[in-house]
Amino acid sequence: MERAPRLQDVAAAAGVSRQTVSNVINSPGLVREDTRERVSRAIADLGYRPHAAARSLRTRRSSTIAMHLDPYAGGISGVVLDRFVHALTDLAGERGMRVLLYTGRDHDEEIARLAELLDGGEADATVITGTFHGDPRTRWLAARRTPFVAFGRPWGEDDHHSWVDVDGAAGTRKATAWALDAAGPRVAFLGWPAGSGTGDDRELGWRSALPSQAGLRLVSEESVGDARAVVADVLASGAAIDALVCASDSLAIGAHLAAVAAGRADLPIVGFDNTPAAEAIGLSSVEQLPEQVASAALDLLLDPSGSATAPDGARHVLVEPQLVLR
Amino acid sequence: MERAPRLQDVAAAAGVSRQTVSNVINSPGLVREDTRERVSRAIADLGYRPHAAARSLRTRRSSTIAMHLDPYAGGISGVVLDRFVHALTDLAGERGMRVLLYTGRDHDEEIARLAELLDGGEADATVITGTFHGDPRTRWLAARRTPFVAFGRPWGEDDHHSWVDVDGAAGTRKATAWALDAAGPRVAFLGWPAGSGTGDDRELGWRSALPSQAGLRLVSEESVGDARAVVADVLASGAAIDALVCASDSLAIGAHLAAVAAGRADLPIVGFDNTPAAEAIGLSSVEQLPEQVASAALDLLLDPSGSATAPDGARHVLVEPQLVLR
DNA sequence: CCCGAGGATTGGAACGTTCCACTTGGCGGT
DNA sequence: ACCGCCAAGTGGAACGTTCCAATCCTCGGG
Repeated sequence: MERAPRLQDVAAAAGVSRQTVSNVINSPGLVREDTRERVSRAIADLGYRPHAAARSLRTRRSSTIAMHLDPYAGGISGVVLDRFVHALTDLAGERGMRVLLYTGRDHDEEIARLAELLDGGEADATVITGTFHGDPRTRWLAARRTPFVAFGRPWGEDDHHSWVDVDGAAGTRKATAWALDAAGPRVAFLGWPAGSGTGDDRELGWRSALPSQAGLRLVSEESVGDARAVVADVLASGAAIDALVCASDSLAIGAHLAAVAAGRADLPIVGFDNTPAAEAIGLSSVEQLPEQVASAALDLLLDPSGSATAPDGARHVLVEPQLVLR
Repeated sequence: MERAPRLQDVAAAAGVSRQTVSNVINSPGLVREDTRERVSRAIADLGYRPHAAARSLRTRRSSTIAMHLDPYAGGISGVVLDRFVHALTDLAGERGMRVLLYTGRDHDEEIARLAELLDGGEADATVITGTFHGDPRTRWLAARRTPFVAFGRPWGEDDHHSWVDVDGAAGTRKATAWALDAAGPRVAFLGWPAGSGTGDDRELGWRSALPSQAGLRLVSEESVGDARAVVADVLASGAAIDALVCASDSLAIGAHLAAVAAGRADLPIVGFDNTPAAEAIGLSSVEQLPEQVASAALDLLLDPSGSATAPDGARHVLVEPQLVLR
């Protein structure tokens, strides 16, 4: 087994200096056409691959994005994040970036782990998810001047950083508009208790699509069982409902089960997240398009040259979700 | 903003040489008690963090495990892999290893991407999933002598590498035994067309648990709709079934929908994978315990010293799944 | 024919760590 | 008193790349 070829070996084979080979790889524009071709051929012949650690040591850049992986929630969600991670890895790869994972049971541990990665030069940017008002992570990252972008709005005034999010209100608005058209005027909403930014946003979309700006609003915890009980009660009480828009697929599934049990299997129900579970049961749902979120996140994170950019200008992107009818 | 402290700075602060500080970090046993404490204090005071690239350049090790991320299948599965990745990242972190993701649309592209990472020294081991008989990846990896472990059996005689898998047969055996006991002797099986290692394995478990080694076997593609149709037909034909064991949660959900529609909502059905969808609907399922798989995979991949080990001895682990009743 | 400008190329130095061969100091045995 | 041994610690060299300042070459203008 031979030692792996180095820049020096390529240089010797092509009859040029180390630096010229380096230029062919990193700044082809500086090298004359014929030289460039000769060097390229030598690279291919020898099967040369740059050594990432040596490059990283010299340039002080790792071309790596650190991404926190949430503990498995056990709930019905997670698919959105899953697709987001996949798309992020794929698109980052196309831009010459890698995605490195890390975990942490709570935000403090998450920060500690991330600090290791950043200080050790293993990552030079990060993507965080599930931000909330007063999130310690965003403050910490901004203070360090580490390039980062959040998947999720800060839900407060402190949005002094870049983020990408899905326009939940637009999603429920679309769902409600469809329900009004297809089923009738009495479109109810099944959401979570007030106070969560995401939930309030999704409720807002429903309300704004109603002609009267008022309608029946049901509340349930994020659980199939609870949602089922709530909807069963309402249906038993004889309330007149033409359709139901829900804040999540879990809620939608609970509602669906209640509707079937009450002999109203035909009640139009729209969920949120377009999880495989909703697909399996045949429920309509609002699709978050995580691939678009990932693409936008990279646009905010990387400057045109391809390297991670300091978080000077806080920029935002709202991705418009899509209604999937079944 | 100060420059980050180097080994040299710590050495000066503690009044020792670079190498001694290095030893405190990497081989504490070589350093005398009092010296070690003095150096440790200096490290803490200065907030020193080793620079990963420099270490990696010198040692020729990256302490990084590359993991391929499958394209989002769109199906109901994926959760198992999701939990596996999370557990792998978590446990690897405890052993001083990182997990780096990569993608590839097909096996050739997957190999090409992996070659970049390995040749560039960005990763020194890998975990692959979804192996099959004659898989080009295992051959390639073995030829390179890259440490790796597969999540999934090779399903052939060519198992000259380490792997971890879930004992599907044991899972369906447990499910069948429970059904025989709780419902009655006529336990049917709903599986995929013969020929897939995983599917045949799961069928085997069911068959081996039946007293007569024979029973009603239904076949469906991996889709809720198809499964529903198949089961609806069988129920309409008046076949006597006491319970149904399925090769996946998708199939189980289809079966469940058919059973409810046929007025047999009480028919005991057991799925496989214990996905959130099964949980949401309240179906029993066989749980794969991906955390245990991840733990076993790391045991096979890393030698006791914590560094990735060459794939000399091919070792295997079969994790026994767990029946979750609902 | 010489000069200056700028494109193309070069080679020494540096990034921060660990390897390796070496020195120092203390201790037990002869 | 000397030797050999081992634990503890040292400092030069090397890992493979890019930065940087300097040199070489080519060509057009005076």
